[in-house]
Amino acid sequence: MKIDPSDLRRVSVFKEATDDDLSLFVENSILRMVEEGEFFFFQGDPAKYFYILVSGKAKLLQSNPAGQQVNLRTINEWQMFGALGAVRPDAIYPATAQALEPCTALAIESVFLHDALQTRPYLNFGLMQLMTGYIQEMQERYRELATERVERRIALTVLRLAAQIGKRSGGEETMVELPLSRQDVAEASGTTIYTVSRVLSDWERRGLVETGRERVLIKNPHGLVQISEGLDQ
Amino acid sequence: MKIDPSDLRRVSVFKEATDDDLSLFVENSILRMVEEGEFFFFQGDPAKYFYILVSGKAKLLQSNPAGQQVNLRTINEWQMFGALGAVRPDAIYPATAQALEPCTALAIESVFLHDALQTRPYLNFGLMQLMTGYIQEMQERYRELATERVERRIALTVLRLAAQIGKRSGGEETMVELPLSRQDVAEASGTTIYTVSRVLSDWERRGLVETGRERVLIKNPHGLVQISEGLDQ
DNA sequence: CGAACAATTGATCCTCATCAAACCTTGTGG
DNA sequence: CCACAAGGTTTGATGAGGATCAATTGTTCG
Repeated sequence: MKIDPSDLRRVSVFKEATDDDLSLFVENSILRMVEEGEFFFFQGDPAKYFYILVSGKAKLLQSNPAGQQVNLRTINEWQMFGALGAVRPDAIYPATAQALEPCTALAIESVFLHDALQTRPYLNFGLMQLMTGYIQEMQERYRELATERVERRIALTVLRLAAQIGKRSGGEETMVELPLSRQDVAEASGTTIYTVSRVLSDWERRGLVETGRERVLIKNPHGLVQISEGLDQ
Repeated sequence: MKIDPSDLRRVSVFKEATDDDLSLFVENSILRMVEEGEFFFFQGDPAKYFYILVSGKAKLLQSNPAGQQVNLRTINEWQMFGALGAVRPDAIYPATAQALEPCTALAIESVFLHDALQTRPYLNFGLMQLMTGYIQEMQERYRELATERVERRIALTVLRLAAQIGKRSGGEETMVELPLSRQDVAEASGTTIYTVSRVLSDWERRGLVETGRERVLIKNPHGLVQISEGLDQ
């Protein structure tokens, strides 16, 4: 499999890159395949590479000392991850990256990006925009976890995941398909698989979603938005 | 009151700035005084200025639609805040900034920083380091909120706040003084004033802290670390 | 001294985690 | 192609951890 450098322009940070720059990045990359459930890197490892997901879906997660996990971010095609290491040369990954499906990704040395940042202002801005986005998302999710009830949090989480990795499904409807297990949703919303299962079953009874093994199909996004805002019932 | 430009070097982003740059920033700044409890800006306002706190302490908070608040960050002297607006010209503040004590701060137009970033690589790196720090802190706090019990979370919060805004107190001891109400601690740890009060009273009985009105004195930081790691009892 | 506000403490209740057991789906090997 | 294993999902029963409420006490400041 060969990567066309111009494909890299689908990565937000490279939107305004020159053709030469794109080629340079591709030439300095390694293509890595990762099986479903396997890992790109672990929390605590030296952040030697950053990645650009070419195909598949992945998640960033963090574990506490007892081994409980939370999902910090879900990664779709043409998104960068593991790039915080480009800022400090001695950085370690603050999270673990795991494939949700069979994945292929470009791995590029962090120092390469670090050096490129010195001479290419557009990269700085792109990376900062990405970072401000993460900061805002994490702040929102933190507030939600601190102040909202589970059902709302699950609704907010499912809607967010739909926007990030959802596949439009079934005709011109606004139905969105998510390849996520109850476990994944629980880790992303800060609850347990039992509660996620109960809530999804309830939503299914009300015709909002359709569920299956490692699958959630959103049939009525607007209904979920109402739940997330506490406007239902 | 007059600001000596070289004082700005205490701001992490300006650590490696030239004297000329520092003077330029000071010349383009306005000195704002904000009374205790008053606000620098509100969540949702256009992010026209960013701030450098010169004296006092402040906090960044976010409210949900019902008005419940969470504390996102606590700000000490010579820290920047409200700077996310420098990345996107049309940004709005994602959080509200409120003074915990009487404060003075330099207000500088976001576009000024935005323009300066174009020509001064050291600013880009400084700002990115700051941002990666926030991202990592928010990720950690999110995980803690999702997986840890209240007492541990309060211990982690108090220790973090001590590192960020604590004043060393009482001789050469490792005692640290925090000018925070139960409300502040509750908002920072995602719980209620009642629970914070109960936990602090318990710690006081055990000789770990001393409490007062809008005041927490940490007498035994190591004991709190043990609690935060679940090693007590 | 009194008003305003912060903190404490007890009683109660509710949401959600936990546990256990059964059920369903998918893939594999005989 | 069926049977079975493995692992995901559902559902009920139970209980605990904290939130909530209410009343009191303590502190600060005009």
